[in-house]
Amino acid sequence: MAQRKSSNCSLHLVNTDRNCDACDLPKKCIGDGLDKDQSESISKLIKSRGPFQAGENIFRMEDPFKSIFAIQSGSVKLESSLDDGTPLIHGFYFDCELIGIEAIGDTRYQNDAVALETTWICELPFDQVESLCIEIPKLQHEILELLGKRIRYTNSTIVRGRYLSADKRFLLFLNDLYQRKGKINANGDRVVMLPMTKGDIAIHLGLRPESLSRALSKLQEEGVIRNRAREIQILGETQDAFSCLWI
Amino acid sequence: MAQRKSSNCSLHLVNTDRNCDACDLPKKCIGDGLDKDQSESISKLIKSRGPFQAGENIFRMEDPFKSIFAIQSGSVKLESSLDDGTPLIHGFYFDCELIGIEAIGDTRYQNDAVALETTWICELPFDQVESLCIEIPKLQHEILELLGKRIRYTNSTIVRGRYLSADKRFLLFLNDLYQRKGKINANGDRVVMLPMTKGDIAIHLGLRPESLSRALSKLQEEGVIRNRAREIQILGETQDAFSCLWI
DNA sequence: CGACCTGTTGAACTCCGTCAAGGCGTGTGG
DNA sequence: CCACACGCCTTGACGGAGTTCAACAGGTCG
Repeated sequence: MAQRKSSNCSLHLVNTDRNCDACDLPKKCIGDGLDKDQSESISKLIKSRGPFQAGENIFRMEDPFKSIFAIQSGSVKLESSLDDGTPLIHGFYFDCELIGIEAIGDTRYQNDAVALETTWICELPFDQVESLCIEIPKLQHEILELLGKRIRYTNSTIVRGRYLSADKRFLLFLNDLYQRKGKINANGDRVVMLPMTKGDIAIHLGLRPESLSRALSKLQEEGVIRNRAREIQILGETQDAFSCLWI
Repeated sequence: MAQRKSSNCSLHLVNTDRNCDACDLPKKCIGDGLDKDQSESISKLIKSRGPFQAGENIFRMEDPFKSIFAIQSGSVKLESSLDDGTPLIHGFYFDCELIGIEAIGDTRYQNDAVALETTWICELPFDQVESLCIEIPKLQHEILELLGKRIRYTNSTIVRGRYLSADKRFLLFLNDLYQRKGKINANGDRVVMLPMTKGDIAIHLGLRPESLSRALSKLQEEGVIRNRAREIQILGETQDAFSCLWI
């Protein structure tokens, strides 16, 4: 499970530090491993924002891109829509992850960022981050790394998921979610809490809500998961549940 | 059509400079708009590689990530495979576009880069690019912009494409290809040459070759395209062909 | 020439989307 | 407190788009 003393809790790191909720120093979300002066330079840039209530926008598509945002606590979905209004959900992001980076190099954000629950955010004005990168090569490297990770993340989820059936697609999603957000509860069960609706998950996976619902029922019948309202429990050995993904 | 005097021919720019084949200065692919000294600094990093023949690898998944590559001429596909061997094609890249950037921040490349025809490449050792970014903030900005564009490109093609039928998915692909590589031939026809097989296109679109073939036949019947062996001709007004994508 | 690769076409099947109905939990108002 | 509405999820039946399997056409290259 999560290594609580992980030295890095940046986006999509598998063993993210779950203590981040409690971490008073936002620097842990970015710029970790820097010396004191450098960390302070970053801290000076940060503007704390929140709380955002469920359904509130952190930024909108139309907004000019100025900042990237580190989620301090809570969870966020990035959504947009096709020209005919069909909703798209590009991803779900949790504490110690960065959003807004997909707009880097553009004038506007590409999607709406909507809080899924009460959420606190750190705003990082990107032009200042860029300037600081010149002074702190390590920070430049970290930002480049984050962007690279985001590209790879899309490739390993969306691109890969296209070739999978509905239930495997969900398992791929669940596997990722478990790595980032999974917990072992009081009974020793491996569970993932879902701050988003199943409808949102369906959209994100490119499925209809009915199709996802059927996939979940099927996986429950097969004894792979237990499908609760806002929680998925992973039955058997974790590697069993996800084994079909790595045949 | 292509603006031949375009000041920028970096990845996914809509009006890419088609003269790049003939451009003797690789700097046009990256670091454009820099002063003479800065351009020279970049030129010093570049190692020219090639020619790669069709089917030859420019890099492989297992290779340690050291460099990004600018395509000087020719075309390249990025491919990997699922654990069961199912092939995935992440994209096709042409002259003046960058490959390998999806590995930034990782130790290895994420996919194989395979030449589709005789191809010349400029290799840019990435640690040196990173160092140079510290000295040339404009270059840092350009690299960040390129990475951001790559994320957005995936969102606007793969993610969007998931919600489209086979024929519309192909039209979305064709529209992109026409922007990047389209030409008007001697007869005044709008055509796109295809360096890749239709099988490769199908894989890239998440379809079976048979399904793509049927979609192409259907689009030809409807008078939208003319489906040739290694060339697609766009019939009617260009906006007609692609209008269904922007309803 | 025949082997091979690529692309096309046909027929049967499968999975997911669509439409429709209903269940469940929550919140609101009488 | 119950009635009701509402959002979210589930289930069923049906249809359609894409897959699968198979056969074959056309081009290229030995």
